[in-house]
Amino acid sequence: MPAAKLSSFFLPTLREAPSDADNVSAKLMLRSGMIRKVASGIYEWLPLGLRVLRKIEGIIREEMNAIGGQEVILPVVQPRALWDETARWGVYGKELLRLKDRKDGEFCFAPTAEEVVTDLVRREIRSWRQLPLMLYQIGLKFRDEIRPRFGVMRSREFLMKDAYSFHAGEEDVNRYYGEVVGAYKKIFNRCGLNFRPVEAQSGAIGGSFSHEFMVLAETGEETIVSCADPKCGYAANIERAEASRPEDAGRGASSADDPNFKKPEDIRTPGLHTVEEVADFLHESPKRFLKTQLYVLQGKPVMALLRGDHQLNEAKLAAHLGAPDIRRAGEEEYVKFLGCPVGFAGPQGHPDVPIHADFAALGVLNGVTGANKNDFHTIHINNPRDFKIAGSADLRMTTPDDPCPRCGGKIEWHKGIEVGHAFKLGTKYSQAMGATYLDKSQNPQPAVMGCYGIGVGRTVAAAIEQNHDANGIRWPAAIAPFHAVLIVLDEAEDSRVREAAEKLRGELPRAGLEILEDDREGSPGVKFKDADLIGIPLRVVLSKKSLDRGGAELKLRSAPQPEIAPIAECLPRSLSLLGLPAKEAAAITPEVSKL
RNA sequence: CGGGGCAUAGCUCAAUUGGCAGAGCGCUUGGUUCGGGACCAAGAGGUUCUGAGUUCAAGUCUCAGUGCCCCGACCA
Repeated sequence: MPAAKLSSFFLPTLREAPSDADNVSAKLMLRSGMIRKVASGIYEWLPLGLRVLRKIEGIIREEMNAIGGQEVILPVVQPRALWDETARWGVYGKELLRLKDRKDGEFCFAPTAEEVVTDLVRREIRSWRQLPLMLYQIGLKFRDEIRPRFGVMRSREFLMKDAYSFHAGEEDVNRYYGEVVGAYKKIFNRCGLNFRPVEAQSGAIGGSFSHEFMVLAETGEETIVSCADPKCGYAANIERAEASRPEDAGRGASSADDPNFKKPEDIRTPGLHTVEEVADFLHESPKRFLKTQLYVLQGKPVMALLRGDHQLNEAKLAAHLGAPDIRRAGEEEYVKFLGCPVGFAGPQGHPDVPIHADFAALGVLNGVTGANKNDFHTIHINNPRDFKIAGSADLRMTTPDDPCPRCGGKIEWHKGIEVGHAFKLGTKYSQAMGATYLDKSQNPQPAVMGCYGIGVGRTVAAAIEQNHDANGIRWPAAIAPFHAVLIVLDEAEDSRVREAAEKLRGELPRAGLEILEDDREGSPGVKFKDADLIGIPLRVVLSKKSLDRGGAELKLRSAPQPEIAPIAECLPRSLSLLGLPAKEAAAITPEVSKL
């Protein structure tokens, strides 16, 4: 492929970002002419941005194919009937964009494709001999997000790779799940990203069969915790991270007449609702507090009990209760079930309200808690003398003080952007939709499924969040829209430059190096600024000055200083600077090269 | 869905008490420049989001609508 000419390349760069761009990657993608916004959460991908998308797609395809994935295209407009079979038409809510055809038939714009792919498989798969089967697609999805933001990172229409695997039996899906996780690691490594696979919240199902792939970036929306010891390797989304169980939690089993128990006493605490306010007022540590949070499950109250300095993890409570549909009680419900306003509730005196305690709450001796009446708190409350516990579990958010739940070592906190997700589905969909195969003894069995997503557009944005500086983007070579930008100066007035330029134009693209030549009229400064902005990893400058110094100037976007290479050496030197062996450079982006 | 804000040239933004629609950047043409967003000159470019109202007069005030952004609960 010959070098692309910037003078005719559709690359509308902006000196200033549109004012509605709300994070670094969105600003840079808009400024560098990769994307434009059409409506809230809906974007156009321009040629430069598309090239990056295609590179990531190419890497994904190779790695998906390598583990036996087969690419398909599934419909974006899907009939209601399929979504009714799994009840998701009703469950999905407003995020599912619904539409009608001319005959009033109901459809939705696909946010994901479990129903459609399961339908396909149930119609075509008969025998265990046809399994396992892994189908994937890379296509646009639509989720009618309440609040789209951060450019393509949280948009309504987005490009996603979604993959679905079908297996004869639990064991096989477990094995294959590991292969997918391995493939995902390769994908994000090849993209040049610093990432972590973490255990993810898998709701009431539990287990470790949901992983998220997080690109580490300070601007990330997700918080992840990971063990500082790489040998341990524990890493989890904060929503799921296990909290340690304090040693004194065993106290929960002490008898009702423990000699250490002091006599309860009510204290007036007018207008003090929060643990912090009351702790200040009483000069007590929040660790001595018992904090209650009331939830409603099918119309009945459930109380969560925490130590005063801890935060409840709602998902853990839901999983512990085996009830995904719990909700927080409102003000009126506090009064109705506990007889006091929020902020003054305590666990004592509610024999009809089941109390589920976090392990850490079990260790609170002579605790402070609400008195169940307005403007009063009670001190010296003890379990089991003053209240009874229906169950105890890890119910809280982990804190920076918590040790690693696996090895007890130090835990690190990071911000991350979720770019991939792997999930073991089991037979949820195959059972609901009757996707069965005949096993070796002629018994019909529901296929066991896994599903695996990668946000392709989001990966582009995440790569920028992780790789940029004050001047613009700094693409990792493997996903850069071009490998190098060529800038020729003084060509009109210097025949040596002209000669060398012709040579470079002919030679550089030969080994598969993708070159963008900035052949626009204008001062060098403008070209340098734009080259930095769009983040091409290597800049090749040819000028009178560079020739006088012995050749052309090669400068990595990430390097402070350029180097001079003789014209004949420019190609091999460029490849080595980019870390791309000649063969690989040619092979790395077959998709893009054909564009 | 609740709370707040914004809407003027391609982009970023001005416009005093209600009184002629503006600047910088970008764009076009000519000229001078040419290694980090150069300079001079002349231009093009506007339904001031839409609709109604108040007024001699509305970008500005009122009402309604639309779009967008921010803060919270939902999410690849």
